[in-house]
Amino acid sequence: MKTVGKTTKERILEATERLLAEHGFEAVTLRDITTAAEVNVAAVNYHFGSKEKLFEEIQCRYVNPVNDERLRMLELATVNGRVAGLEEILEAFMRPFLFAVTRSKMSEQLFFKLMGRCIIDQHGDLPDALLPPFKKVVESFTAALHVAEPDLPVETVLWRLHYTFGVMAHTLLHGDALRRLTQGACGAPDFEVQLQGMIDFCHAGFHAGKGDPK
Amino acid sequence: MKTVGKTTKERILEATERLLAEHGFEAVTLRDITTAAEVNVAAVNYHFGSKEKLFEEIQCRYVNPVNDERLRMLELATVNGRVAGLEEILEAFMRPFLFAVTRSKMSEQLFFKLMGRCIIDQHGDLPDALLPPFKKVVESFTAALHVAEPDLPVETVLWRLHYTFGVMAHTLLHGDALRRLTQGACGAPDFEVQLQGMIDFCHAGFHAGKGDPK
DNA sequence: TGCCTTTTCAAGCATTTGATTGAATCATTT
DNA sequence: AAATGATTCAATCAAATGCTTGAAAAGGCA
Repeated sequence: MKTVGKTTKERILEATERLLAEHGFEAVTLRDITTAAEVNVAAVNYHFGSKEKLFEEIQCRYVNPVNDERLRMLELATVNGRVAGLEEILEAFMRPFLFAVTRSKMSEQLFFKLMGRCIIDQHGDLPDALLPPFKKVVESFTAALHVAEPDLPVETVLWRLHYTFGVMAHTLLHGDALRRLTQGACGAPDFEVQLQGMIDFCHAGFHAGKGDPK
Repeated sequence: MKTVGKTTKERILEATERLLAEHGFEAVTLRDITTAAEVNVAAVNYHFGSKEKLFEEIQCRYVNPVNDERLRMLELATVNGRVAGLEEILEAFMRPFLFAVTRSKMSEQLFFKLMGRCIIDQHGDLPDALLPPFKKVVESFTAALHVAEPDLPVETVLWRLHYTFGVMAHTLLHGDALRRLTQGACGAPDFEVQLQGMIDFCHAGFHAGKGDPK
């Protein structure tokens, strides 16, 4: 049982990812996991040490790559001292989620929910391995935004980045709820289109106050 | 013990509101509540029937008034067939939270967190007493927005209202986290100012695509 | 094959969970 | 005061929780 079938560890990871996406970090129990993964109850503790460490591993597995890719894209946009445009910066902030989905074997929909959970359930209480990269992202993007929009006070930049976070997190986690609520009136979600919609909204939002946009 | 001191029921409600705001709907246990409220474990079931019913009562207590006030403000803005402006509509959508805070004895900060929890923890799984009013709000505001911005496809209006939801929910729930993360760099939050900041951002966001806002 | 390590498993552990019980206490009315 | 109904309380329940155990099974290598 080496190449054929899936490792116990893999089975646990995949089941947990799905359960976390569907029900959130507070609601998933050890037995939910082992039942879904069809492994013994002891397997989680044997392979990961504890339930919490398993959760941390899943978060690191996907959130850190997203933050890395954000910084990479931002750096690419500001190479050689070039001033990155607002839209570029926002794209560097949001697109990495689209990129990271390929690392998992989940559906886009479920993966985005998992990312939304990571942002919202864990906000303000990030595991040690996630906090420093996250702070770096906030710092770098705040700085870049400040260069791109020198007229905006730093305070305003911070709040608007916060709003952007809200748009993104809510869409990741509850994008499907809108479709359910409106009974499909807001159509099939091409995620590329969805991303552009969020960027457009936040881009315009960042320019608020710069004369009547009408 | 009628007029002096607080009823057991009140003590439970107040403790639960605070705990829900701080830790979310999934994390608060019956014993957390009865310990904080300094009442017997059986009191919750005696006065509310069950833990879940207590949670529902708290949600109805505050969320329904907010939705009512939203509809009232929207109606006021469209009285006699007048076309409400985008900004008015957004204000009718968001200001009611500021209004509802007076109903509770919590601090603004804590009350907003509670509202954020109601939106985010419970999204997509609202209790029966909350779903119909909520649907009415989404319908009415979508309709009003469509009148205010007839150029925008309904699909776009729905998504941008969804984004607005995200901005609001994230700020209600995690507005304090931003202050913590930036070590106070984004200043003391006058909530009136905060509200205007969100309205400005979303207002501009709704106008995205209407020519370069620069 | 025999030996050793790694992995799996059923059973069980202590604790916590939401909820219930019946007796005791309190409040109100007669 | 007596009677009645509402409330509080300690004790307890069954179920669920995260985690551990020691033995069995599987895998790797001489």
